[in-house]
Amino acid sequence: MMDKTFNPQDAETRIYEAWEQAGAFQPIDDDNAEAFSIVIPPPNVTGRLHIGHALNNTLQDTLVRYKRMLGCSVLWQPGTDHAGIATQMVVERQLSQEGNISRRDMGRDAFIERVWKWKEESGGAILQQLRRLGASCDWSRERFTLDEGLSKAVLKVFVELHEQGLIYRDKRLVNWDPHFQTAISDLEVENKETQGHFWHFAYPLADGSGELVVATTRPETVLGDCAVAVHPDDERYQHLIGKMIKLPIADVEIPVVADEHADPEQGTGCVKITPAHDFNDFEVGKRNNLPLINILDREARLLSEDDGMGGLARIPAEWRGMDRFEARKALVAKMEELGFLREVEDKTIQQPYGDRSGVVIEPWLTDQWYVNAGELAKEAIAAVEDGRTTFHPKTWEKTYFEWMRNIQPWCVSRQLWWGHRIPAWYGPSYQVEERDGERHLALDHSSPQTFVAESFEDAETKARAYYREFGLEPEVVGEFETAREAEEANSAAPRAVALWRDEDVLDTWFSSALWPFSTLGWPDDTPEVVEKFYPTSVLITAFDIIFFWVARMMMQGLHFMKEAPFKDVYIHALVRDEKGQKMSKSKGNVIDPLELIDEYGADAVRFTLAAQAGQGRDIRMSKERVEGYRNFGTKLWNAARFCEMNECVTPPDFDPKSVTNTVNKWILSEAAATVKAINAGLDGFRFNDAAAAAYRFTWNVFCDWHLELAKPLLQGEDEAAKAETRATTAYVLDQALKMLHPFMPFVTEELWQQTGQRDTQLITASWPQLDGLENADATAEMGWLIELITDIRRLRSEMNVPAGAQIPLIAVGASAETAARLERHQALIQRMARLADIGVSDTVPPASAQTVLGEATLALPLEGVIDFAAERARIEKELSKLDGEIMRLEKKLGNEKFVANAPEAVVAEQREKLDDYKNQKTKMGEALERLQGM
RNA sequence: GGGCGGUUAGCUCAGUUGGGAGAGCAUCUCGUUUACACCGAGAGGGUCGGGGGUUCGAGCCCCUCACCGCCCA
Repeated sequence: MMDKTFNPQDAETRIYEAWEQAGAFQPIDDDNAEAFSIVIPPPNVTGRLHIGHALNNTLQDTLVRYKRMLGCSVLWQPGTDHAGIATQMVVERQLSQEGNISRRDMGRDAFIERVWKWKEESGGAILQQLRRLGASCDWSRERFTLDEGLSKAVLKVFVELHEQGLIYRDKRLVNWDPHFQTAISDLEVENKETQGHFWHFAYPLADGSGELVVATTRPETVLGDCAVAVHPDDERYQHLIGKMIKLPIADVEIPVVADEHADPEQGTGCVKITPAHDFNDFEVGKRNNLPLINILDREARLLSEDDGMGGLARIPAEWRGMDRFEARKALVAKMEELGFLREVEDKTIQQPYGDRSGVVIEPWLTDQWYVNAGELAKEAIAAVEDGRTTFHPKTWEKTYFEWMRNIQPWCVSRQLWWGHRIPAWYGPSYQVEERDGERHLALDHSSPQTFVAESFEDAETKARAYYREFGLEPEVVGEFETAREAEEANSAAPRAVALWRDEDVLDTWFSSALWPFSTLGWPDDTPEVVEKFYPTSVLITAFDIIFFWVARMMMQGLHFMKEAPFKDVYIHALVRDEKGQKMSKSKGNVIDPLELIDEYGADAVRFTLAAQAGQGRDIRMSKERVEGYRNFGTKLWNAARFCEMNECVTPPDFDPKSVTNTVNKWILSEAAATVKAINAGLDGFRFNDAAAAAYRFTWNVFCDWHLELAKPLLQGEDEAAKAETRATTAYVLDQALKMLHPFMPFVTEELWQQTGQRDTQLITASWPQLDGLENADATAEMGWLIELITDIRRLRSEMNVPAGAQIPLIAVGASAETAARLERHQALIQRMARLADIGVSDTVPPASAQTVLGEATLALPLEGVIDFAAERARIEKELSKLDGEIMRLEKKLGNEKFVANAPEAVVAEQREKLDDYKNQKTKMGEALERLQGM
């Protein structure tokens, strides 16, 4: 005897291990099997499973299990990414908690060793957590972005893009995070509304002829001003264009320039231009040939050392090294003291913050490596335009296009240690000098020569070739960590050339962009694996990662593999709390999926997520909902328990097409229709539709009706009917387990094992194929039966007939077919409607409650029980409803234009309905008449 | 300021070529009939945000307004 409920805690681990041991997660080795592959969006190696991961992976697993059962050779490729900043943060925090020395004191090699140690010990915990969810990834192929193979792919891609001119070094403004002291992507910058000020400063004209007033939200940048701009059409300031201004404090002269960036409506219409500290001003500076004057160091303090750009001289000696926010106060105070402060306005400003560090981001001028994303984007845009890749829902393509068409150069270097070190080496350049009429060659370390190569050996070869051009064969030594070390080595050995390696690492997303093919082994490994599983079938991810990841995979995949990395991209929603708030630690409204799994089981959590995964909407998560789907699992469990108690088993030679009993034909037909609906749902990424179809079939069709209808057959005397019903019921239960498996893998697998001798686990069993079992006749007859039973139950309830009372039913005006159906299903009807007897008559017995089903009037004689007034009121209400419907339809059908324009089928349907309502109205009218005076 | 999405039953949401408004939860009534009270039977509840238009016909298509949310500047 089975337990009364499923116990997830006991079963889940056991079942999961059994699947893994059986090798069920690995693709089947069959060349005829269609390949189906998904790469997991690699979670950060520092990550912990949150509800968004749970949704994302539930959907992937659902699809993967479905395709696996369909017989595809399925690869779900798992792994993690190295999460440059996040991981470095974790380990640095650990170091400081342990009271250890900082990363910089520790040195690069020791620190990286320490991070690897952390990774081995506690990295990738999220992958263990995914197992709790039931994720059927092929763990034997797990990858990490810093793996040897993936690193090799990164090197190859970097070097090739460099050779093609698509990666280059440039000096531009970047988003600089002064806390981590690295460049970050503009996608990692969060703009937040902040209460700030608008300071109005007067700038005197150099010729003493007056002043103009500029306003700024960042007064400290005054020291870096290189011009004041006015709009070229602004008549107020025409006479100022070309004049010089004496910049207060910095004590330099800067010009007034004409540039359209100046907005005549904004403030005074004069705007200060600080090209080295503002993205817009940088562009203005380029247009007007302004110098770039930097005033901040890497920690966002006012310069204390000369950076070669001339900013230091502008900074008063006592301010050098001052923090940027202190500098702001100091500057404002000084301007006020000098009499240049005209006004302070409160102003709401958009302030950029680093999403990891939380500090204000500083636009800062640095040398960085850039990918020419604009070039790579062309093909990535085309691939979506021409449908090689399709987004679901399609509306996300707009977002993709919008970003792709306005894409900026992608800064890929990061001033971190944890990551793929940039494969670029530098050596001194040779400068040819003409001196005393002779050619002299000199080593120049300040403008080094760059050698990009996959290895130091290759870089060395390139270096030799470079120096050979000058007719020299110096000894090349290296690789040094920094330019300074190399220069020292060089001066110690003047005949040698020392190379040093770029200190920076690549943006983590640079390696993530290669994920769909680097994980498959590219550029090495077995080509058949790459060919079989690339391009991948579908990518499932959340919208907030379209720019970061999807777009970049498209670019790199198309460039290096010549094919888009996935045919379909399914974008799912964000999971919010039950009030619709975004979950966050600071709000304390985070729902931990692991706690939910502990409490309700993984199946319930998965089903909740899948059932709510409607396209284009956020999901609200609440415990009540999970509980409801846990109950659904219990319902299924008890249906199986019922089958066990009634000895339902499917004989080996059972042929569902051969069943004869209407009840059995019907449930098979319903099952077949459900499989179709689930297929359509999953094929179209409508997970909620698929889940709803499976849910409804299991609970509202199989349990509510089939099992109840089967009871009299299973407990009756007709041995043939009993055997057929047992076989059919067991068979349909099996189909239900299969249909539900992608959504609820654990409970279905457990039931599969407990309810029969199986030659395979459910995870690798075949997906239901029930074509040909649809049966319109059985559907019609059972539809009638269900309506009949429901009608009688409603009458009983409305007439307050005691639940236990057995009363007779008289059918009046029944057709031969109805009479035959009544007789055929008499036992069923009596049992389910709690009837004493069923009779057919020409006349309605007195004191009956009545209703109409088709051509027949159903009468329940309720002598002594019936409340005539209540029954009359009930029928009158029915009649008025019918009148409403009839009026509506008559009006519609009376409209010539409708009859002329609407499709024939629609018109015919309306006529049928009208006839039906009229018939009901007649019958109900007669019923009412019979009650008059009683 | 630009773009995208949303507004349907008390709550959360489905509603795919425009043709009788649905589900789950909640509420109310009844019920322990040997699968299941994590259950069963039944009921109530919506001018589909407002306005206008197209159409024989609009929750669905178009315009407009209001409110909410997200992304980008």
